[in-house]
Amino acid sequence: MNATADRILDAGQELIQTRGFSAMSFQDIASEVGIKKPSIIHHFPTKAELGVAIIRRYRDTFAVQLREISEDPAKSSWEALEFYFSSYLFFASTPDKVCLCGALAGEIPALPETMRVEVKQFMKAHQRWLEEILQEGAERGEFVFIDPPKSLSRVIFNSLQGSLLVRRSTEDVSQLKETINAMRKLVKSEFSIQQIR
Amino acid sequence: MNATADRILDAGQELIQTRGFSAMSFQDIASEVGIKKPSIIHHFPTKAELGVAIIRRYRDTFAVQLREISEDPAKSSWEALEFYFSSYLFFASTPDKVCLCGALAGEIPALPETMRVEVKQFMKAHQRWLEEILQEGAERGEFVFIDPPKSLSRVIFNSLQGSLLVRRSTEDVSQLKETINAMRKLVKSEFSIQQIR
DNA sequence: GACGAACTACCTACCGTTCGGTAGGGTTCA
DNA sequence: TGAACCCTACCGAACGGTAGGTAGTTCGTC
Repeated sequence: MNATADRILDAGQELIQTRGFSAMSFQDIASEVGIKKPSIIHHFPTKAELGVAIIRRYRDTFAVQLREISEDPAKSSWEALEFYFSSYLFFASTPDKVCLCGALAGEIPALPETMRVEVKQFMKAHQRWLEEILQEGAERGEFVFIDPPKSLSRVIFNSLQGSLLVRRSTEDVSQLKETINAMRKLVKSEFSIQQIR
Repeated sequence: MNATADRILDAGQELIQTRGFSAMSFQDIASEVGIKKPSIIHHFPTKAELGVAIIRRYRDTFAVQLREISEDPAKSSWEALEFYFSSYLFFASTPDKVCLCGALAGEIPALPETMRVEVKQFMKAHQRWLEEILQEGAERGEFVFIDPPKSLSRVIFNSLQGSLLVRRSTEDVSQLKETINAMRKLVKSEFSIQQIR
């Protein structure tokens, strides 16, 4: 993977995150990178292959970060969870960035099958990672919750993704922070008990 | 608004909810309705105007339902909230239907400004409606929560929207139900207290 | 009741543009 | 010398949208 190919992926990812896959064209990317359209196709023969490459790089980068966190024995489960939240807060600090796979979720049926597989794997991976963190945190006594970790992990993931997407329309940055607070409450119900009484 | 125009809106809405606005063409709608492309344009001169008409009809239909519920003095706040949840559960009962505005959220920057305004109003309206239900329920003692109703209403709306979108990729219907359960817990924290102890 | 004006609904044919993608040639560099 | 890279020039198809015209209905006026 050379420098130009990386810049193509960068520009493509940016365009998917802002405009969506269908509304993004080879020409858009070429203009952004400063090369001609056929040069894009030289690196990525079809739009579907380009899409897959963009998702896969995004997914792998994220996966490495998640693994580093969860394999660090010094890190508490709380710290791991807060790290995960922080990656969403980064998006919220930009004007209209959303998670790549969240952006693609709106047009799933229009995507090539190969891309759908990648998106699905991304979401499954994140939910599974969250599930492990929750499971571990519960065993350590850091978290207190009733539902199966699997269920709670999905709720957290879905809520974060939804908040990112909605925020872009309502132009209200605080929405994501509120959702994160609510998720903190869900994984540690004791906290809310102290608040109520 | 005549019958053909309505069928155009029906087909257009369906296509946005499945493929997205950018990936939907006049030709797609024409084929679905059984008329020719220029006839679509006869009713809706530009794609942007068609998009606005689709969102506005969707928004207004929803608004009427919400108003009916909240203005019925016999309905408890719980019933109103459950009614709102049920409209999302309907989506989940279909293979890949999502909320129209949720589908559009992924491609907001690519939409014409006139459509963006409509999407934003939809989301604001839903959050405001939820806020009123929460406020009322809290005053009646039906709900018990700490955060401002405004914050909680956004969390609920965002989480529901996110769950609808993610569900389509993971092909797992139960995800929305889990989110709804989590939201029930958030509006009535007492419930979780009894469960824990 | 008859008739023409005006209007709605829909059509065929076509506009310029952009789409994803192809063919083939020139340059760089190991 | 040959592979990697990027280019110009092009393709057929599809895009949003326009032009011009044809049925059929409505409606005011004689």
